[in-house]
Amino acid sequence: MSWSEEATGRLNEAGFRAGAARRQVIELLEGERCAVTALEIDRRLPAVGRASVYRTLEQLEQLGLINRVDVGGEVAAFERNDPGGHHHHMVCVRCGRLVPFEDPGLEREIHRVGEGADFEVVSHDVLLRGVCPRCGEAG
Amino acid sequence: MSWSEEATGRLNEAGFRAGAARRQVIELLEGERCAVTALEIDRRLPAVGRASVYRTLEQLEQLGLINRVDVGGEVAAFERNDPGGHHHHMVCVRCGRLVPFEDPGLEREIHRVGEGADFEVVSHDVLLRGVCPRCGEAG
DNA sequence: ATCTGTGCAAATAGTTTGCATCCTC
DNA sequence: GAGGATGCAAACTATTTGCACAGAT
Repeated sequence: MSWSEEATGRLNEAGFRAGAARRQVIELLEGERCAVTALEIDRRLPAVGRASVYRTLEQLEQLGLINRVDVGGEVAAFERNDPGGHHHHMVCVRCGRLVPFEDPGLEREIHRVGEGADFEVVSHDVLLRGVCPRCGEAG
Repeated sequence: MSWSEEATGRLNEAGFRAGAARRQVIELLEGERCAVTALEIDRRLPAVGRASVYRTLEQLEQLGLINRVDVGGEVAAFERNDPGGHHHHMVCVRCGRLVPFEDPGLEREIHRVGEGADFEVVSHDVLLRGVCPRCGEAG
C-alpha cells in the first residue's frame, strides 16, 4: 500500500471527508522524496487555497503521516513519514539544498542518550550544516 | 575573560561602535544558560527597540558569538556560543521547556557521519522531543 | 564633524482565522 | 439535506526595512 493510500485511509478512519484540496496535497507529497515547504506546495497547486494547504498539513501532522522538518527557523517544511524510512538531513549553508541521509550507528547512539535522559523521549531530529559538493567545487 | 567581554571585543575588532542597545542585549544573553527568543529579549529590555534586538542578534550570529536554536519552527531562539560548552537540547512537547544536555559519545558519532558525507560539514544540531519529568508525573 | 547605532513606525513574510459557498456522505 | 471541506480575504505574529535623530569616535 502506497503512502498516499495509507494517508487517505487513515484520514477516512479519523472521520475526515474526501476533498479535492487534500487529495492534491497528498499526491504532491507522495511524489517528493524529501521535505517541501507549505508555500512551495501552495505555489505548485494553484487550484488549492493557501489555507487548505496549511489545514491539510496540520491534519496530516497530527495523524503522524508527515513530519515537520526545521532547517533554519525561517519556514517550516514537511515530508512523508515513511515507516522504516527514518532519516535525517544535511542542509547546504550556501544554496539551501536539503539532502537526506540515514545512519544506523547514529540512531543507536541517539537512543542510548534518550534512555539515560530525564525526559521520556518520543522523537528526535539531527541536522548537519555544511557545504554541498556542488557549492564546494564552485567556491 | 567572560563571554560578554569576548563578544564586545570581537564586535570592536569587527568595526562596530559601542551602543547602549547592543550592550544590554549582550548582558542579558550573558546571564542566560540556555536559549532565549528575540521577542523575550525585547520584552525584558523595554528601553531597547525591537529592531535593535534583531540587528544585534544578527551581528552576533554572523560573528559566531551566538547560535540559533530551532525547536519547532515557530520562533527562533538564541544562546551564547560558549567555547567548550557545546551542547544540544531536549524540548518538552507539552510545556515547551528547553533543557540542554551534552554527550561525548553522540558527538563522536556525529563527527563520524560527517566524515563519510558528501557535504563538508561545519556544524550540527540534535533535538530530542519528549515529555519532561515535571509534565510526566502530572499526566 | 562625521558617520554609526538606535528607536519608532511602516512594510513584509509566513501562518491562521472568519465566513460564504461548494461538495461529500 | 446536513455538515464538513474549500477558497478568498482579512487578521495575526514574527521579522525586516526606512528614516530621522542621538551618540560614539
